[in-house]
Amino acid sequence: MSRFGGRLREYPWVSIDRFDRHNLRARAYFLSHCHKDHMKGLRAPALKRRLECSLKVNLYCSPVTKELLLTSSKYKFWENHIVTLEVETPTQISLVDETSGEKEDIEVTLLPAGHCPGSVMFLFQGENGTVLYTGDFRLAKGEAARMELLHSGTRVKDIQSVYLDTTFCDPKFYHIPSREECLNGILELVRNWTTLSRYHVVWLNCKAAYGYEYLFTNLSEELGIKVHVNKLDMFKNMPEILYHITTDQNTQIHACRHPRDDDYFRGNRLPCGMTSQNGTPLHIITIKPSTMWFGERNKKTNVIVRTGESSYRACFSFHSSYSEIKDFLSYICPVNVYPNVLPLGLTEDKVVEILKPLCRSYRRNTEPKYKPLGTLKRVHKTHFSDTDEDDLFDTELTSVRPKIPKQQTKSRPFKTLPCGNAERTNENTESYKVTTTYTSHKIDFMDCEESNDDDDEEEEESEQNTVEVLSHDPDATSNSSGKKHSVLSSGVASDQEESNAHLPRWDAFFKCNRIDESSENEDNFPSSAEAGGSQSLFSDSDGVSDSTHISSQNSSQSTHISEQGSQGWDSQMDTVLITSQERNAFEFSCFNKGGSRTGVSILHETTKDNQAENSRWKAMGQNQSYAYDAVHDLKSKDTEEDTETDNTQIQDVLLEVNDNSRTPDLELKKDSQSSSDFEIPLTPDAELPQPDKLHFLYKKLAAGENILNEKISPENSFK
DNA sequence: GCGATCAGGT
DNA sequence: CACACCTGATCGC
Repeated sequence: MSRFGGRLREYPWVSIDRFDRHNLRARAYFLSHCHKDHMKGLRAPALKRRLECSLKVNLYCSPVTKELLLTSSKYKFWENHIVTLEVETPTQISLVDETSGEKEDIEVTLLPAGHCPGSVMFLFQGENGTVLYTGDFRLAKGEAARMELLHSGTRVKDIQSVYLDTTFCDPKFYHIPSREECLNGILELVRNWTTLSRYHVVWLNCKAAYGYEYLFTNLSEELGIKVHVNKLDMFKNMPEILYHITTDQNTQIHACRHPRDDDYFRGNRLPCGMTSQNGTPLHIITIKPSTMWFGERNKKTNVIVRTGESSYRACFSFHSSYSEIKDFLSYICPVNVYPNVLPLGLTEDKVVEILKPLCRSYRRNTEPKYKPLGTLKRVHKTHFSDTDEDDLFDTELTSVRPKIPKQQTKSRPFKTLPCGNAERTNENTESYKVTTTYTSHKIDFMDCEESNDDDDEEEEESEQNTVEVLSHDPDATSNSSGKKHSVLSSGVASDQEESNAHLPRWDAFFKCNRIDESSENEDNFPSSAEAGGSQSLFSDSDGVSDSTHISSQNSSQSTHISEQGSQGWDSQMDTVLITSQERNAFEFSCFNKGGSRTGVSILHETTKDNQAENSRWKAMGQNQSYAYDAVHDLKSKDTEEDTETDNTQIQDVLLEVNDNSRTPDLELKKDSQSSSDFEIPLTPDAELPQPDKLHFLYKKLAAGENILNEKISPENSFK
């Protein structure tokens, strides 16, 4: 829980995530996300009174956060005082003291935080230096390196202070399986169960909080089963979520809640009251998402633990692990760091003691020496992680930091095509070459890294190769694109979506995340995908072996699943879904991978809208999976979605789809196409810009305009 | 009656 | 395990 008081030392006129006490006098308010512990005082009468007699006091947040906030009538009084900021769009704000007229300007940039829908970090730049407030965040390793706006040119910005989410800043939380791994584990468990019969249902025992949405949307996409929830009006303007949830209890996946839902469950009853269907009793299992962590040397990374006859715990975390935090901070390398949270049992001093070595004062003397040979591979000298840095840098810090996949250092994705000069900040040749790789590339390298730099893992070697090979398989590409296309053409564009073109959207972020997350794996922790059949997704906490119903299936299937998982990644590679019609959608999704703002997007006229979209997604920490469209399509054909109807058909098709593109990550596919740091990738979905188009872009660039501003609405891109 | 705080629960 | 949140009791305004 956040213990941040609301104010930055450097900019005391703004209040962030706290709205009581001294914050009542702030000149501007910022809300990083819509969790209650970050909204203290937000609806207090004192603040409400102040708003009533002020024209100038605003609350700044992401569009999604605004949407979620205003869904509750308790916060309606904020309506005229909320200013939404697009993610990754630096904005100048004047902080005016209404009594004295005193004024101070500050530039703020929202960066995706990956914590829950709409969640962002705030980057403030002003006369007292550059300060980053992370709010709550879950960012995989290397994600900071991919945030263009944390950089100027090829360097990381000079950041004075970071106010950091230190929820898991304790070595015991060293590793938390990636979102991708967790999602896959849950997906297979749910799949195994729900395919037994239509009376086999799953209850996801989720706490009342935003942050599970990507779980719901992905399960729904993958399995063609909507998720039953108590309320969905907060998502009324987010069709990508709305589509996958329902208030119709007649479905096989439930995330509904009841004050005494455990009692309900014990009575073989879902929280919504369902206990049978057509007179046939339901077979219910519960899955409780909860954070699981693993020590540095612990290689066990089961993301599903069986806790009883029909109950499971599944790994799920809204917050970055210890190693992710350290990766993040060491990349930023600020002068100061201030913990927003005290992990249980730790004091502030202790946390600072852990973090200080990653800050500048400690590093000055140990700055790695640059080795010229590494030039082509490096973008940010300031970022030194171990592994491949070792060939390029000497650093004494290596030993104290967790391994970071190679790719992430290469992952600054900004330039991907010959038009890279369109990119605003990274303009030198060096960075250009470096950034020819896509973000997800790191996956390959990570695997490679893992098998290389540490003793234990060998399985992963194949990954990289597979990616390469598959990514260049044109047949696969066209195949799946056909499938994908049909999907794209029918499903998504609901009335709502059309009418809410400018409203918060969800599509892309998770795609981004998936990649990012899988990249986060450390040498000791191969992702489930990487691990192939060698690792079971399940563990049996009771020591009860996989028995009876799920078990036999599980034991056989989980292995299979794992393999599928790994092959899935591979085979996904060959599923490069590109047709001209889909191109926009595709690049949209790719774009959203965290490799956003690239030459690719520019070439393709990815617009600021798309970017904003992307950013919003990122801001939400949510993702949508590739299969989304497929399911979408199927479901829409199925129209009114009688979940009672036999899902077989859907499942069959889904399986087909999944077989070809099991791993959702479009970007991965895309990434896989750029196979070398030294080559300009031939992006399959890229087209050469027409001369007039180029001319236009150059002109805009020369004029200093934002070339990402052209309008192609994401909605259109889905049609 | 309302909000803030705490304890206890999921 | 933690998290985010809810409920209920108590206190003060």
